[in-house]
Amino acid sequence: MTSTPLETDEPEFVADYLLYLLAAASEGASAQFHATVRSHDLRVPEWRVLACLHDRDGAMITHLARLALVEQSRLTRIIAHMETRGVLRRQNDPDDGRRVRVFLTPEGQNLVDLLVPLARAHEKKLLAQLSNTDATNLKPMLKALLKTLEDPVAPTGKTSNTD
Amino acid sequence: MTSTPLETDEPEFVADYLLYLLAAASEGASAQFHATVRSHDLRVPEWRVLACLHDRDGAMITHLARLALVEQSRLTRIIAHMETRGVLRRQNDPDDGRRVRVFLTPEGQNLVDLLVPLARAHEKKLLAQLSNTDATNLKPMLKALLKTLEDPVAPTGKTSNTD
DNA sequence: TGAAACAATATGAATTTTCATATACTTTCG
DNA sequence: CGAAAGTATATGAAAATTCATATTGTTTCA
Repeated sequence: MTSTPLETDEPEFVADYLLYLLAAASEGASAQFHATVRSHDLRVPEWRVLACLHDRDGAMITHLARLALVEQSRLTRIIAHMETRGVLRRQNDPDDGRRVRVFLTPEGQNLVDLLVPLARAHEKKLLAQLSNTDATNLKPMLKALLKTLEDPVAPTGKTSNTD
Repeated sequence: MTSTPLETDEPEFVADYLLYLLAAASEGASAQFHATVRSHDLRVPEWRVLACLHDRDGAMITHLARLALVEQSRLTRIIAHMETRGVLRRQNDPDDGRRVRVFLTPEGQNLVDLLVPLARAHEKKLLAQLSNTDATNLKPMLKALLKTLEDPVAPTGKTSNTD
């Protein structure tokens, strides 16, 4: 039998491992902007909630949790904290007494109006440092990856994957 | 002056925001494998340490912390815990009394020998769900992004970025 | 109708994580 | 040499996070 020398052990596993690359890229790319976020007295998850409310003001907590990548019980406390601070307010859904809908206050809106453009500018800077092709392909590629993660698995291998 | 209708406000900010895509992709892609990790009684950062030791057995704590994307004081405790469990051992560096070098024990090596192939298989599966071009480009693209994050900023815009 | 199943949010308690700083050792250099 | 500056790790205490579950409200359906 032919030996399988590379199968189990190239020395450099981590540096070429997808999940590591994703985690490192995410952390690294976010680092600077997260500093900006903190300079506005917001923690990262709080900023994420604001960003989500920018898109979906009045969303319910469960929904926000999924969107903002935060666990529900944590989000409940984060929302409480942000309400105290005055950047958002909770409101019971009249149609379903279990639900709590979350809305930006004017002050919250101001924060969003300030930070979203900063986020966009920062993103622009990041992308500008990549080659043109990379800059245009990165986001679509990540979206494609996310898509495969949502979808169950795609029936059988036949269906495509051939570009 | 021509108005700038799209500049400040498309409704969908988050779903097209790079840092969100990166975070979501990282979380999502890791979710399944992290379940595997936990099924072996390891927390995610512990697995990361093992993976790093696979590449760099005998690394010092500070170095491992950077590599494994974990804060140093946390890593110190994680290492302590893993030592108790018997998967690694610490050893003072004879050349520099401040340093602690970390080595896999045989048991730790077994874990690594088990998990690294699982990680590779999982990665393979993930990539298989992408189109061919995406599958071949994703990792290189992430590496390119990481590179730009390490490098200061690249002197002036002239130098290239034109592919 | 009304009990069982379900869904959304909240909360207590344990665990994890961070932050600042202590400790121990090394290097630099006046 | 020996103080000052620097580096690596450890640790206490506060803060954040998770986990399991309670609470409250809604839907289903026998």
